[in-house]
Amino acid sequence: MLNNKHDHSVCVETALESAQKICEERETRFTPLRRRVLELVWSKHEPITAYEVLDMLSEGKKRVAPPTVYRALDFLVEEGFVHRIESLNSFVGCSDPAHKHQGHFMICTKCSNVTEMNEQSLHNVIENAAKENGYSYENSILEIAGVCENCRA
Amino acid sequence: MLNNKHDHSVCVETALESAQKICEERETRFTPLRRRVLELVWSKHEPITAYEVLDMLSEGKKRVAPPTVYRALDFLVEEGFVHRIESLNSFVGCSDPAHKHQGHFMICTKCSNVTEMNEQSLHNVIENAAKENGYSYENSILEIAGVCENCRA
DNA sequence: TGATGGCTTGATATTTTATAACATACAGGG
DNA sequence: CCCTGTATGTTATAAAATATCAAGCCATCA
Ligand SMILES: [Zn+2]
Ligand SMILES: [Zn+2]
Ligand SMILES: [Zn+2]
Ligand SMILES: [Zn+2]
Repeated sequence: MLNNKHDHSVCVETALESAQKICEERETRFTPLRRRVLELVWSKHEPITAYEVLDMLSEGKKRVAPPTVYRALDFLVEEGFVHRIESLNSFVGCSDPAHKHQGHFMICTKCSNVTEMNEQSLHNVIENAAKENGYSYENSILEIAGVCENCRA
Repeated sequence: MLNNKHDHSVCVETALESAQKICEERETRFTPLRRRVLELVWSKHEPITAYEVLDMLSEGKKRVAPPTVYRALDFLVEEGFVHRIESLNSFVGCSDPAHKHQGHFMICTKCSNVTEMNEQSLHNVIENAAKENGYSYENSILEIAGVCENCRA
């Protein structure tokens, strides 16, 4: 994923097809707008802001308004196709949309690439920490900043 | 800390005195404004927004401008007296300002109380996760949403 | 067929959060 | 006192998000 040399169009295609399939299963509506916004979020492996999506979405056509983008993003986040990165006010495509989950991320401070960690063990540790502090667990965000392997090489 | 019955003025006093002492050690300037903003952040155990601080700071006197508050908050966060809660765009007093660290939090979705977790083990797990994913570790945010003991009782 | 109701998108305005840029004040060292 | 660096004041604006109401679309059913 962090390898710059991969054929990224494959990532995008896979994400779109998965989303399509999951929406059919869940009987939710994968409209052209939502599809297009998901495609734009996946246009890179870096987080993208709502307003960047808005600009890209507006290219050529009449400029769309913020609610159009935010509503589509809300849907995609709700369905688990996209995660929001709180520390960056940004969004990134989920690497495992088939299983709804909380996103736990590594963020490279040099190249801005993001790696999603889908480790159950990490999730367990977090959920236990909640219980040990007397809280019921609802959800969590974990965003780790560091420098990725590529950038240190 | 989550116990509503504690004498909160003690929390505030302790926080202000600690900050004063630490600033003397570090030879940084704990100005009246910074002191006042820290006091306001500590006015409750819930996260507080910059604009709430701004409103409280402005009571009576001429209204202060946003940069005044943000600069004071930047200083307090920098010194480790206050943590920023990314998922709420808010700030909360640090429970252990003597040792600079990353804030890891539990946030009650019912009463908005926040509990800071100062567990080294949790920190170690997170730092290891970074290394296992090929990242160097710089810092991290962990914000867990759930319902606190009080609110479930 | 065409009325109905629910969801989706469009459009306008505004709110909330945060920063840029430049001016003034103020403390400490010469 | 003057100089210098830090802190604060002031004005303006940028960036991020939401409230509200209108219009479009589509499936269902009278
Ligand atoms: Zn994911
Ligand atoms: Zn990198
Ligand atoms: Zn702390
Ligand atoms: Zn609670």
